[in-house]
Amino acid sequence: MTNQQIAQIFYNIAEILEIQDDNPFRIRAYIRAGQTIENLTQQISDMQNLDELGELPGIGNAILEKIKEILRTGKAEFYEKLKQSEYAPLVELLAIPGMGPKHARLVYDRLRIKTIAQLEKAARNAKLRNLPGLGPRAEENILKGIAQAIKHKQRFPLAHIYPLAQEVLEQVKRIKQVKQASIAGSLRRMKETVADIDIVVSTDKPKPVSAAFIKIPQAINILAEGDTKSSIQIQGNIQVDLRAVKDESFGAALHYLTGSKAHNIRIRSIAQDRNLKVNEYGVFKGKKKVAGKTEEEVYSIFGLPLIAPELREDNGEIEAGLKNKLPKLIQTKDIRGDLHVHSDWSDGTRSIEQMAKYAQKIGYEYIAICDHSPYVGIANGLNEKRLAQQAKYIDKLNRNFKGFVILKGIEVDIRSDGKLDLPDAVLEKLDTVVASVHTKFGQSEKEMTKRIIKAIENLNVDIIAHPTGRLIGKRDPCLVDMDKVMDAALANHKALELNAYPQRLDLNDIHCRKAKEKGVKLVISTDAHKELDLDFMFFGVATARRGWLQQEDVLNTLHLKKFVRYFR
DNA sequence: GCCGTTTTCGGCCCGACTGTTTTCAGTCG
Repeated sequence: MTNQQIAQIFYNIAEILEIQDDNPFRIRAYIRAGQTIENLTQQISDMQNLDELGELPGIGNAILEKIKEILRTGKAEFYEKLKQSEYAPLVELLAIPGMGPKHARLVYDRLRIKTIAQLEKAARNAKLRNLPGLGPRAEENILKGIAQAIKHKQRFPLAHIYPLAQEVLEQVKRIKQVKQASIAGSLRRMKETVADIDIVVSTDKPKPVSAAFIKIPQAINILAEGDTKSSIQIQGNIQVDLRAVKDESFGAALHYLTGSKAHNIRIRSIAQDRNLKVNEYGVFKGKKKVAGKTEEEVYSIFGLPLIAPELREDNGEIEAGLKNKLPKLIQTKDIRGDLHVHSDWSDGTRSIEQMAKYAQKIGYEYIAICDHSPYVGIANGLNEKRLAQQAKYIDKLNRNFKGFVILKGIEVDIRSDGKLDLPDAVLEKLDTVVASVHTKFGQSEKEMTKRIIKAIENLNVDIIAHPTGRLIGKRDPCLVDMDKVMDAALANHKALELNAYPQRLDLNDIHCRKAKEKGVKLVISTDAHKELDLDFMFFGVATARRGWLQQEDVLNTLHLKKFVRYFR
């Protein structure tokens, strides 16, 4: 049972309790416990002493007992009973935007509706408008919401949304009455997937800003329009929310809208302890505003330095901030090379020269060309002979570069038994050997862990690429004991890759943090198959920042000489 | 359900928009 699965049980409990109209604070307690569990760097199932969990925020006796029960029996009796309740099936309706627990209960109590299909039929037949609190518009919105729920179930990869958000932000900045504008929300926190785009602006005239916003060229649909808050949809049914405040409140609004929710709740309860109130307009002592113009100002009231958005998950950042022990996070400009770059020798679409030139242009000192090995036949993997030819070619190219080096590498396949796809005699001639799994993802945890560790123990291997093999929204991470893999990497002085490719981001933020705690070094690489893919580094670095990584935790921040020496 | 250097009971973050009413509940972030 993974942490994710345990957390999901608590989220499910919260949803059923919500429909049952239970105590909202009890509901929040379950959600909070779920979040805490999801963000743990250690698998609970591996823990020797489960009672330590009780020390964590939001995990008290009742939840601790349920965790123990889940680990012991695979389920929680309390949840199993809840699932039997009359109202449990109604959670399906909560997936519809605009449909909350109260209305779900209402349609069930009055019309016995418990599925989305039944709800849709009732809305089409105008059966909902006579219910108390609902009307014809509600029917319309429910139908729209159902269409949206079906179409837009998934969250979008960060790298997909980010450029769209920048375009919208540029448009918003052009609105005459806008003074300051910024992205907020999970996008600003650089979560690996985001559901929508949040923008906050400052202005003295919110009305015309709102009016101009809903008319920007990207808008294909207007979802809400108010004096200070408006929402539109852009291509791909992505929702963009705009919030307008006065300049003196910009910092408070930006902080509030950036979240996360858990982080905000913590800040606000700290405020309460000090007889202060925090909202999107500022920090208030009674009626007097004591901060709000900038985020720095808001944090400083609580004795905190500015906390980077990537850290704002109520995951220890507030405690670290109070002790002035926040990490100095890695930045994209710290990166000096990319160690996982493909070329047209295998399944890349550009020449080695094109990739190298672009890398030099964006300020790198080195790249490692790591094309596929023979086993990945579909990718035109390189055998020993072609690899030797490539090496000669790279030597020739290197004579034409100044202050930049193309390293000779390979992305060698780790076969299902842990053996590598090329002989040691071939690998030892290379500068950078990246090993990775591309087949038999369905192995048991024991097999997969053994397989990867065997590769780590090969003297010629430098880096394990995309260690879990997950593809966001497509393929789950393979079953692997990351603790053991990291311990092996540490013992053998090997690095693990944070693959920055948008669908991968593998290792993820939580793994990064665990690696840092253990002292395992990482590299951030893009797995680029064309020049512009090298720019995915930005998203890899963002994930590393979410994992609290600093420059010294990441090897490809080293200058070339030091980097080469490290692996020698 | 969690939590506590005021507390083991009684709190628990805060506000905008919508659609329905006619002062507000529900939903969302």
